[in-house]
Amino acid sequence: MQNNTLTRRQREYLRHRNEILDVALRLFSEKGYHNVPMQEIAKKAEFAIGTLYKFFENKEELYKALVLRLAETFHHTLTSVLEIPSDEMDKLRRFLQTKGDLFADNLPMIRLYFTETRGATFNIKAGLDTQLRQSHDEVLHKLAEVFKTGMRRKIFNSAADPYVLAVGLDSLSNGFLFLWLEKPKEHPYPEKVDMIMDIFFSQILRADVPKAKISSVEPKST
Amino acid sequence: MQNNTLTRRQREYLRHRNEILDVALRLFSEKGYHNVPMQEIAKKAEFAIGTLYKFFENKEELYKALVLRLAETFHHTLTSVLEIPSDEMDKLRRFLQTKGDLFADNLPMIRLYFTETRGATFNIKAGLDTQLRQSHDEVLHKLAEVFKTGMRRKIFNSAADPYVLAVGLDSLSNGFLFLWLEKPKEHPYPEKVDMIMDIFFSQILRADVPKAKISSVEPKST
Amino acid sequence: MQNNTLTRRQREYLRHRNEILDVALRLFSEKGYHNVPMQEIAKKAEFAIGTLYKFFENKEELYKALVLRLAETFHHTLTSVLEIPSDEMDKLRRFLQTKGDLFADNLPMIRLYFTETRGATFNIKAGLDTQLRQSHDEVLHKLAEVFKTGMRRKIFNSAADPYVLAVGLDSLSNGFLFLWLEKPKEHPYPEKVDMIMDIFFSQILRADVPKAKISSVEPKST
Amino acid sequence: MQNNTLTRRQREYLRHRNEILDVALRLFSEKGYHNVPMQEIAKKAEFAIGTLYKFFENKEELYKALVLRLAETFHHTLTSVLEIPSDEMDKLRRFLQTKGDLFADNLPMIRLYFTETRGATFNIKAGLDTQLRQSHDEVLHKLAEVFKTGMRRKIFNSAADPYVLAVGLDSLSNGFLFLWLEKPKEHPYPEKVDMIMDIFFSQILRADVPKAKISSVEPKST
DNA sequence: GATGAATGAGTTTTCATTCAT
DNA sequence: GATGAATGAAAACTCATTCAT
Repeated sequence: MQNNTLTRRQREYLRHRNEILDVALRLFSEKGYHNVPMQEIAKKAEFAIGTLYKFFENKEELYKALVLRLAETFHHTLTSVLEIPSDEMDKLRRFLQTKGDLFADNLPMIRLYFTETRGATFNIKAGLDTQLRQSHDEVLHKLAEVFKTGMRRKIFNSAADPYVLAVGLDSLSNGFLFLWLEKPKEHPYPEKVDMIMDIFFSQILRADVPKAKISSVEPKST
Repeated sequence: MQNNTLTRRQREYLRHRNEILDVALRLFSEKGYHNVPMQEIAKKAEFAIGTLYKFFENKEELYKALVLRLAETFHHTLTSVLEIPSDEMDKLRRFLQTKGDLFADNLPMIRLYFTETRGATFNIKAGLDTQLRQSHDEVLHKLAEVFKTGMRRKIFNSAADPYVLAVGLDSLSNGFLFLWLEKPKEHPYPEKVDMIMDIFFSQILRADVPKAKISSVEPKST
Repeated sequence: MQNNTLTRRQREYLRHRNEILDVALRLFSEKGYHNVPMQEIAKKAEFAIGTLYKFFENKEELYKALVLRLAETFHHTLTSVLEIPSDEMDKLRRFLQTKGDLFADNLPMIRLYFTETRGATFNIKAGLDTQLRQSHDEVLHKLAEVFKTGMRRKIFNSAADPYVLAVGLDSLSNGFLFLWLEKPKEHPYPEKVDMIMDIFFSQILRADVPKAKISSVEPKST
Repeated sequence: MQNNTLTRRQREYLRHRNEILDVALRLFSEKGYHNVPMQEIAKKAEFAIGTLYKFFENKEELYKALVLRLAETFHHTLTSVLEIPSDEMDKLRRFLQTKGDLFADNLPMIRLYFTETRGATFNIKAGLDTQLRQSHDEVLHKLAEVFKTGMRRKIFNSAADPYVLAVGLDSLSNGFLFLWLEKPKEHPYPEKVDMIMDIFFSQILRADVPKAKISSVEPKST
């Protein structure tokens, strides 16, 4: 065959496969996995039901393929952003902005991503959740890398675990993304990016903030 | 009978109802709503299937009752904590700690709570999500109240919207709670409470931190 | 005890039994046997479900008791009317009128009566249909008797089988009763009694009987 | 494919649909709608339960399809008979005979027809009863038309409302059809057709029409 | 006698999956 | 390869009946 190129057959195959995945994504994210019959996916994708089973062994495989494709998009986009060479602060800000863009562009996708990353509604067999978590974790590590470099470059205070900082920044942005979701007019995320940076950085940036008040801990009431 | 107390009948009724809810909670959080047949709940709760339908009109009502009971616990506990009179900083810290306790005590419950608050897997009809969101929002407002008082008392910098700060703190803690969930040994949440306070407060607390670097924004790439 | 009288207990018992039957009649005739749960009868009759089973061994027995009570009412009322001593023509006219009154007074009852006399929807076990048919047949024979007497008295032409004539008159009236049911304003049954007599009698009456007799209508007893 | 004909697929579809309807008719008329589980229809029709639901959305739709098919047969056959050009008296007699034939040919169908037209046992939703009534009413109007023409042609006395006469004749025949149903040996309906005509016509026919015409019977077309 | 909570067999309906065309 | 009619296991839900109080 053509070396390293796909035959027409193969290209068609992939196109069809992606068409099915697109329809499935939309439906799953709108109604949830269990509320979408294969019949509906087939009809909406304009394939016969039997054809779907040519592409995916069963409903769960279709689902897995879908979620993995999503994870890859997320992973790829966010990772790329962090690899664009620039100032650490810029990287982080751009990371936050890119998450916002991903949200805006892929709302259905997002719901699914979070549901399956966090939730327990659908017990994904065979470690799909593990794969997702891992993909997410890789992004976090990439983010931690930025903090680490920043510390080495003395931009950031090196007291804290970079990975923990990554988790903090990521979850802070999640909070405002969901706020955006719920109250889009009142709390547009793009405007919150600065806020997040504000909240996050004064402490981490080197400065002479009196720490006494902040960290005094009384015994926990369990 | 007992004045202003429940009759034995009523007490039995409530006990049975709660037994069913407990079993359902366990099963739903383990396997997800759609993967738990009513028959299984019935069997595990040691009631006949028909009896379940005496207590809850249908499966969805059972589910709603369950989630609402959970939401109430959350709402009540977190609200109470914020009402204990004390220093604003203490209130916030205690809030974070209490969330941790709730997580630890009600893990199955949590998964369900987050799945249904955030996710889209199971489209809850008739505004259950609205109720949940509202309940969550009330806690956030209560939290915002603390920030507001702190601002009035000049402890906190009053530049920011208190509600937004509440969202920020809450989501930051969520991030570390989930981290705890995933890597309990490496990242125990209780120890992260200080970290959260650290990250969160240097900026908000009045101080003479140079802000220039933080907030410089380049044009957003939409 | 009071001889030949019922004790209070017994009177109460019968009163309750009839209350249940009344409620059941209404519900069955409105919705049909299979669409009325025992629970509903119990609630509407203001008895506990268990109490119903004290009165009737099971749902079918309740149903049978009901239908038999109806049949008796029908049978008794129509038979009585035919026994009031008078002219044959008067008897027949009064029979037709009485059927109309029974219809007007007991519409739900009627539907049930006809359904179970004619229909096949609910396979009544143990010959309830036979009993009903028989009861109906007895009325028809009583009616036939009138024709027979009239023939003997030379008022009616004796060519035809009196029983067949009874069937004819009865079914003719049924037709107009149903017409009344469907179009009460346009086709009130009471006004159709003469019509029925008209249609029915010119042939059967001996040619020399004055037609005046046929159509003379006495004031209707509403 | 075959021009203006059905494809094999379509023909198979209709054949299967009719097979299901036939089985359902038999079972419903034998035991009544509520006493026939879908499973039984499926098994007797030699289809899987799911297949039934491909043809009919639910049990009630299956039932409706069935009753409507019956009503159409009735409507079509009786209407056709009344359109065969001939003497009014012949038309009416042939109408009565045809009803007898329909009864004889479709006894199970009949029971169902009458049960659901008249009874209240099964509360047919969404105007099936209205459709049935209307279909029946159309036949009655067609029959009334015959009376009207006969009046114009001075064969019938024009004193009465033709529609009312139609109702009368129809219900009279119903009475004898049911008599036949109950006592087939003693009271065969075909022999009653003359009786019905006898009863019905002496009054309606103008006095000067030779009575001979009334009872002359041509050979029945079975 | 009266009660009504509890029962569970039986019903309708859905939907993932197969396979002959 | 593609099709979609057919399958039937499994789920939600109903309701006649029982029985401990």
